[in-house]
Amino acid sequence: MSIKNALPPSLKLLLEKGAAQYQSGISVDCVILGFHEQQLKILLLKIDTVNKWALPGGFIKKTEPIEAAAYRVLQERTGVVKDIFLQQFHVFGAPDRADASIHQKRYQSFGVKIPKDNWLIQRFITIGFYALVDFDKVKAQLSTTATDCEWVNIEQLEALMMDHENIVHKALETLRTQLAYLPIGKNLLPKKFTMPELQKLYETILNQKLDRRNFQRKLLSFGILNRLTETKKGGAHKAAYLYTFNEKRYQKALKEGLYGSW
Amino acid sequence: MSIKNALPPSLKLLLEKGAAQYQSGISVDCVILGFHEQQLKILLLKIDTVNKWALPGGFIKKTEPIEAAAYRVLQERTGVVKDIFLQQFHVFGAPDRADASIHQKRYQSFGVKIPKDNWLIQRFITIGFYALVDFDKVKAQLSTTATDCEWVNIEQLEALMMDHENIVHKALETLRTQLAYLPIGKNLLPKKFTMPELQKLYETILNQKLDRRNFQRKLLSFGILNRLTETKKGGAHKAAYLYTFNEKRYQKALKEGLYGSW
DNA sequence: ACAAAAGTGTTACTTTTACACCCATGA
DNA sequence: TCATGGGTGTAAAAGTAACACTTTTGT
Repeated sequence: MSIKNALPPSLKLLLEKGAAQYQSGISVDCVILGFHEQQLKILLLKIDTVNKWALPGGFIKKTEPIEAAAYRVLQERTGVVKDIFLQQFHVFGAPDRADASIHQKRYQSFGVKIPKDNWLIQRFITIGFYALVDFDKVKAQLSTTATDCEWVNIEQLEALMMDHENIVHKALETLRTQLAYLPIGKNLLPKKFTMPELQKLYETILNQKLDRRNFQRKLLSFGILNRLTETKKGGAHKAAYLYTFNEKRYQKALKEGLYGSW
Repeated sequence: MSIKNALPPSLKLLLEKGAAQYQSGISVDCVILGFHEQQLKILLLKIDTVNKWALPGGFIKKTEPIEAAAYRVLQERTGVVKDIFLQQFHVFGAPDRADASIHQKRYQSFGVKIPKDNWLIQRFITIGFYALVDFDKVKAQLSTTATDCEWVNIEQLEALMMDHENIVHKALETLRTQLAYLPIGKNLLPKKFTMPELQKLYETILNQKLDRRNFQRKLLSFGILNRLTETKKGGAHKAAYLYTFNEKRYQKALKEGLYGSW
């Protein structure tokens, strides 16, 4: 037999007080996206008991708005508090989507068996949120149920827990169809960025090459960018101009949608 | 004192067995849309105890997919089984959105007081679905909690219960932004329809006039319509050609989105 | 015969696409 | 000095917008 550690207080509380504290049978899961080294990344937790990756998720307190629950999950995992774009995108409610054995394994690793009538052992409907955050601002934080918290390249998703792969795909699909209305530039990039960086972001999300000249013309035509006099030094070649978003115009333009073909 | 009728069995069951049968604290509400006499209509229930209109809604059985619950609600209210477009669009989860007094009034009208610890008296998070149905196929059906079930002109919404007005507006907003991907023609119109009818539908949803010639050219260019040799007689003037959708091409075109400006 | 709605084509304008050369920087 | 990526403009093509007259039908 393996040596069991004591059950952490937070897990004990969840088991005993969860039903009183949280809405029953409903959770939130967050698809947290960042952009780094020309790649879209997703923040995932490694669940050692099942040896799979999972989306950061949590429960909804009885008096808490659902957005607040998602925001809480996001903060706990990333430490980021500002410039977050967070939006619900779909509810996942297949009757068999929850897998109680995952909870069981977690508690078993501390020598505890969850009673069958405990609130954790039931169907859970989850509300999917996606978040766009500045990669550089994130300090990934472990949760009590995870052994690792990492940015994973979106192209290289390994085995995810339960239906989380499905949730990720739905998030990306939503991201693509809503692109024209989303502040991806502002939230996925640092404050100052270059035109090529912005283009790479769009290319990555759309998964296609774009013409540099046409891309620049279109973006500038929206009138949402300020070109700075500074340039980005340190690149191996000609220095690119830095830009910032014109906040007011950006928000206004997004309401209409950044139309046109990419 | 008013004379009380006996509590209907369905309401008694809901109170006593609801907690065992349904997911706790979660519901579905349906924004059911139809098109008639050049107007977008929404199917609403009149709740006499509060004298307000309400969206048809229901609970989710413990082993039922959430879409099935919405579909069940839709069928119970409309009798329609075929050619339905039904899709979730948003979750409404403000902690104070549910109003237990509405249930209380309903049961009070039968002389019954709901105990404070009953499952009905709690926060409810609701999943909003919208449905596009053929107005002519619908036979509006009363529910046990309503005294009237009617198509209401979308422009003339009166006082709605709880946050239902908000839900309707969010549905319409979603309808507009997703227009290019939605089979509004197929699901909101009868099988055979005229070009002016289709145009009126788009004009109504977009809330703007469109040029007849440009509209026709664009729609035909998608290659999703079959013109029939029949014409629509009985109109007071020149008979319009009837069209049907080319199912295969329509579905395929929708995946790409019916692009272009209207 | 007239009023009302349906059918149809062309032109100007706007947007999108395609494409090539020079420039700055670090190695 | 050279390799690499960044900056810039123009012309052809496609798509969109604007617009008027004729035809059919019922009254």
